[in-house]
Amino acid sequence: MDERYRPEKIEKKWQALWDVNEPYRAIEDPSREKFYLLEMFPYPSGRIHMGHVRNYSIGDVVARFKRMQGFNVLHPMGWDGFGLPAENAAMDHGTHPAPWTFENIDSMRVQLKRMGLSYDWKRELATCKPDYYRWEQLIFLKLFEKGLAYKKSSPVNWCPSCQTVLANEQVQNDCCWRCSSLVEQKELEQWFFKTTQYAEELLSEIDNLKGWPESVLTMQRNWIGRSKGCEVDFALEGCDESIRIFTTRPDTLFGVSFMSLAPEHPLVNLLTTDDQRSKVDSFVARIQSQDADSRTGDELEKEGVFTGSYCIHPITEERIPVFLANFVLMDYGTGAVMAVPGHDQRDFEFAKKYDLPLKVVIQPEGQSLCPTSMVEAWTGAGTLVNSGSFDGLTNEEAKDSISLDLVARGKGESKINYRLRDWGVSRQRYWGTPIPIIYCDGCGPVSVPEKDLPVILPEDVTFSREGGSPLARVESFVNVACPSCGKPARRETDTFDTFVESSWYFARYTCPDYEDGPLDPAAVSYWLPVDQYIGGVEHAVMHLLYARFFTKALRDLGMLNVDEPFTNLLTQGMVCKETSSCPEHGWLYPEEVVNGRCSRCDHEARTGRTEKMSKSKKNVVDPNLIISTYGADTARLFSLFAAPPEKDLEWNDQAVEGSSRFLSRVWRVVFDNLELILSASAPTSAKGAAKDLRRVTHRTIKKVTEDIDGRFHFNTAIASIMELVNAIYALDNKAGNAPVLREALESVIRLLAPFTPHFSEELWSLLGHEGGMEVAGWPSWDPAALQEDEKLIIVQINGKLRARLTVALDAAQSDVEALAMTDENVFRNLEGKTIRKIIYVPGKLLNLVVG
RNA sequence: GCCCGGAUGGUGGAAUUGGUAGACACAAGGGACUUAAAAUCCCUCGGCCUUUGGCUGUGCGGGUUCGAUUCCCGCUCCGGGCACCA
Repeated sequence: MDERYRPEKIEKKWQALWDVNEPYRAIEDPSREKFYLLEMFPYPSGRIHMGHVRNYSIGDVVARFKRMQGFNVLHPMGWDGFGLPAENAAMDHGTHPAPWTFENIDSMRVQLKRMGLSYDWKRELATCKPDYYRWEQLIFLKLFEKGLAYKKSSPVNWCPSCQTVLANEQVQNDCCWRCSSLVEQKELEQWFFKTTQYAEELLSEIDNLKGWPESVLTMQRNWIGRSKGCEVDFALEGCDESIRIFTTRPDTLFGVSFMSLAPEHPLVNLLTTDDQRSKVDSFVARIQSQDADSRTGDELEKEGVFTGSYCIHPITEERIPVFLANFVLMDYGTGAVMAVPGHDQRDFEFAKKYDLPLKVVIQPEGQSLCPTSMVEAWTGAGTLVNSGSFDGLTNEEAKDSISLDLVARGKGESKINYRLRDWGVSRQRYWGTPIPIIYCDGCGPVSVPEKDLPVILPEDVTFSREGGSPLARVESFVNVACPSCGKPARRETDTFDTFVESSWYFARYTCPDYEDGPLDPAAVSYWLPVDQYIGGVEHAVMHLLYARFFTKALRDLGMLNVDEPFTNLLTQGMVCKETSSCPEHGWLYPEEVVNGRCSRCDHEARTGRTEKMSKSKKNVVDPNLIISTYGADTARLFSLFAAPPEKDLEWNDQAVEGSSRFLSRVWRVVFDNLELILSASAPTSAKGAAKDLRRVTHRTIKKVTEDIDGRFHFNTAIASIMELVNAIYALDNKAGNAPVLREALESVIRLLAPFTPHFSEELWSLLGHEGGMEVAGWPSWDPAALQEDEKLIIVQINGKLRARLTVALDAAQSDVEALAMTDENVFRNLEGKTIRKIIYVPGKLLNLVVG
């Protein structure tokens, strides 16, 4: 045994053994209880970052812990291979996305292996390989057959100069990020998945996701946004048409003073009178040229235009002017809103701006609203007024009564609406899964026959800054015979949103080599659902909702037999660091800042906000540097010790040292006592200091077990192991207490195994054990050893700490009270006062209330 | 703007069910060992005061309670997500 802890030597040795022996291979075995542990897979950027180190260290602790507890653990890893950065690299450096991505995958795999993560590498998959995306294409065709995938027109951000579609992140202040031209909106025919078909189930199943953080469930509920309301028809004056609106507030029906329609509403043309036409046309044109971001963005100024037409109130038969308004969206409800300025803030602002009438129809209790003096809409509860026969009802009662009345008159119906929209999956990009559709002039959109799958992404493409879709320029790809009639036809040149790949990869991991379909029924039914999913909180809504949707859709296609993909979810916080920038060179990497100055031009570096570590802001710390300096075990230990997983972690270089020092400390105490330990027997009975150490050992086993299992508080688990090590150092007569010392040290090694696997394996084998940590198993605690000899009682007077008493285990309240009275400090604080009340928490606290 | 979080010493954090605020570390200061350095070990470490004790203190202002970092109401600032959702 080396006198000093040498991580580089130990880690290399064990990683080589794991490569050969494959101890983390997962094989289906119905006789054993399975545990499927999954971390969100990475985009292969080429280098791991601290967020990965944190995410995968957390996952590996749980995987190794569960394995030591005897579970059959599936712990896979793969690559979210498609995405925009590969195409940007192609344009910036002339490298092709495919080799760029695969080289990145190779170098990231090396980095992950250096961290000693216990993956079953035989199940590795990359979504950008045809053997993965061919099955995604098949799933798409099945969804298309079932009507769960369909096409419709939808706007995109368009850069007229680059001749290309821009992602939201590529639009900066309404301008293209590359050429700064003004971004336009362009309507394109795009593919959608019918997520709304599952809206009700996606919502109701949330109640069964007991293992998810409540905050994520709330965000999902709000995203789906079920609202109960009523659709109402307002007849148009002078023609047979009517406008159908959706409202969640039928109780305010008598307060309607105008109508607001989306500028895209199909009735706009019919409604516009000749004298208003020029105003309406210019308004519609202006609104439609706005990009989606600014139309839905911050503090949109409420604007509108009068169409010149009127409609008729369904009950009072009043004339109501019809406006177009920029804040009304065609996608939600019916694209038309009844405007009630007295009780809706947007309508209030609109009415003030255009000097439209305001009527109060709900009076809150204890207040009297006055239409002329109101400064904002009253959106709360109250009693109906000015509402004909409904006056006097509470507004909640009125919602039902007025709905029923409208239904009876044939002028409305109750309706559930969802905020959730269908998922647009078309992307005008090269580096993605080709959508397996062929367009034929005669037959329309035709599915690529299953036998012709996969539609392989051609590799002989050229990238240029001139833009346009590279795929559309590949004649050999685009031109194809129609599978239906055989005439010349054209392939779809859009590819899928990369969220599609990540919506089902967790299922493919159970059978990555299966060739008879997307999913092997036997493997899927053994492993799914994922027992524990771990990833960044930034995916709380979209990725997780899409994966839930896919699970339900695949179930209904008969490919899966679970309703939900992830039983338990842990959302880790982000790794943050302050940003630095130079007026000349922009964002600076930490190593480019020397003594507070830019290393290139000597300008003073500006320290910016603390933000999530990201390549674009350059506020990143390279984990490779930490691994090569201190070793993977230290890097892992530190990232887990620094903060509990769900919290954001602000990076601090200095603290890493302490984790490294701790491991050296453990190593040294084993080295110093090696002979003693090797010759020691199991502890039988212990007394005095030995008994105390034994109590600490078993208390630590209990604490670490409970902290890891379900609570995921690895920082406190590690802290308590540190306390045990401190107690071992403090044990005086080590030679005379060898059995207890041995038990304590072997517990430390086993408890550390999930955190620092190389370190623990090495020490465990040096202590003469064979078969490694999985054979050793997770230690259990002896309740008898936890037993204290005495207990500590806190004495308070009026809630303030006045004394600490150590009493016998069986001391009664009266004993504690009597002892407290003899305490000098208690006595002094009671002088001249009367005890009014005594509060006693058995075994913990005595509070004397005096006055 | 909407939704979801967060704020505790110089720093990261702990306090699991309303019951000792600051566990465990980092940094800093002091000491031991050493020719010296590294490594290691020991001590101090929220603030204030009249220091075997007292007051005060968990972003700010209120409240409930014998007792609040913890529960309730109202703010401020910071982080994340977003599709103005009628």
